[in-house]
Amino acid sequence: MIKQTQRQIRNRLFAALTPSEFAAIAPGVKSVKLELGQPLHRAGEIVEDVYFPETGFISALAVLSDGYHLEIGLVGAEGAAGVSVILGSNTSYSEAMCQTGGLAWKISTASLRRAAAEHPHFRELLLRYVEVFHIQVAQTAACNAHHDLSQRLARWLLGAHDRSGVAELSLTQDLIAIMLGVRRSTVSVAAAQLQRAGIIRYQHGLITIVDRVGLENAACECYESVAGEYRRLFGEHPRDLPPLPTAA
Amino acid sequence: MIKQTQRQIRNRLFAALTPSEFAAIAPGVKSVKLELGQPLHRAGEIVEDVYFPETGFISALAVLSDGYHLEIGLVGAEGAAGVSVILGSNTSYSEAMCQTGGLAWKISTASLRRAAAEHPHFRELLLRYVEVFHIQVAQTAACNAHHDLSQRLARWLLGAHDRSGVAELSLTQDLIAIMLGVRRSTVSVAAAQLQRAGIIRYQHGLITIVDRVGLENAACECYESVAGEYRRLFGEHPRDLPPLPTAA
DNA sequence: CAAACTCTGTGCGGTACCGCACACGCAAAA
DNA sequence: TTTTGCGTGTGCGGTACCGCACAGAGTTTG
Repeated sequence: MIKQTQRQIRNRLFAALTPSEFAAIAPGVKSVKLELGQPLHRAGEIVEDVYFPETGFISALAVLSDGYHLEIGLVGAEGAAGVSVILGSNTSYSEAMCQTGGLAWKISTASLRRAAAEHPHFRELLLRYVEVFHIQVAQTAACNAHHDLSQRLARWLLGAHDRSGVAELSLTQDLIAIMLGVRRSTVSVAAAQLQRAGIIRYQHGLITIVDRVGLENAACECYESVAGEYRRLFGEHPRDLPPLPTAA
Repeated sequence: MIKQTQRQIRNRLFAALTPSEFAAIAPGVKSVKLELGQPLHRAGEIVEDVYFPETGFISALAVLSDGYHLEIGLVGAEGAAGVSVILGSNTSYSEAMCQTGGLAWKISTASLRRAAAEHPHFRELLLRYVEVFHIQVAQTAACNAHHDLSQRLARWLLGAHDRSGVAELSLTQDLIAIMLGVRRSTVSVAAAQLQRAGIIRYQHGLITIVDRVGLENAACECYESVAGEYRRLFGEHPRDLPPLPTAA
């Protein structure tokens, strides 16, 4: 179960619980370490556990029959991966995959459903997050059809920056290319462009975000549009997630 | 309120209700005529009513700041437009727009929420549909990034065919181009290709689907993938929606 | 019937991204 | 240090779609 007191918790869905709700749910929650590349849910398979990221983030990926994996949404401490089990289905449409190492809270599908049934406020919180996630996916659909890669790359980096809480991201261009559904070399060109503009620095699997505002200007509207919906429904901007805990 | 007896209802969400649930909900339901091009919900505005199509279909559109409208999902008698209000938000992320004339059942947001609260089976039905719709949108995101227009056009026509229940669709290429987020002339080329293959016939705003199986072969996997998820959660394939009532 | 309008087919130059391939630089292992 | 490997930058021909523009065919209106 969760050892931290609630005020130490970074995940916004848990942080928004009342103390009594938190106390009731905590026993079913386990802390787990997320490893880079680790699959948490597989397309078409049963969702055993739902993951509430504490640090790091998780990609939701659509899997096409030719083996292509393509990101449809990003989940960090603002939400949870696999939360749509509370809509009723037991299996996952998408694949959930860790993109960075980090920590998450894990709760079994059955426990989550029980908690949601017993605590209407928690249930309502989860449903609201389902809606925000849905909006993110919808915006991605439009973005994929209409915006070009340099904008989409900037948008993606902003999302990763918000959720990771650090300016240095361990990410190869290869991985980003898969997320965005383009060739690696196309990412290379777009990234070089951002680097020349002094917005990011790229060095062997390590991206540093140098100029956050510049990155926001380079991105398409889709970042701010989704972030705005999150703020509308949750009252805080994803940019303002709590900082990472300093190492004890 | 609904005058038909329940067994005459084509909409699958209403048809799946138990007789007593149906009787309880019916008084809040009004029949409305859908006109081509009529907007039912506007992006960012309050959702006053939720629409359960009986014939015809409705597009959900993302609106980008440059004015582009781009379809993210299609709703027909298998579902309802605006149903995500049961997740909690009062406003609509997307725009809902009629693509054909037809009939729909309309219920106010407040009545729908009350009905969902009082009838768990109805609520569970609605949530399951929210999930299917979400899957449709997610698949569209991947499809937009990865499949080319000829496949996407075929996919779209299949969806329209399923929902309209007739082989003749009143649709200009201009309208389809907006839905798919491409130029009209690109649609023209792809449609001419399908026509030469004897799959459809196109004549001044009227598409006739000649070879349904051929159309399925011409489409990308995305059609069958979403349809399969629908069947998994609702037990019937969208292709098998009840036929239109014959004129009395 | 003719005129006005709507819708579809086609063409041209331009661009974004593809698939593939290869060279270079940084980094960890021998 | 040298070697090996991984990650990044770049180039080339090809393709899908863009923006724009115009002709022709079908449909409605006068």
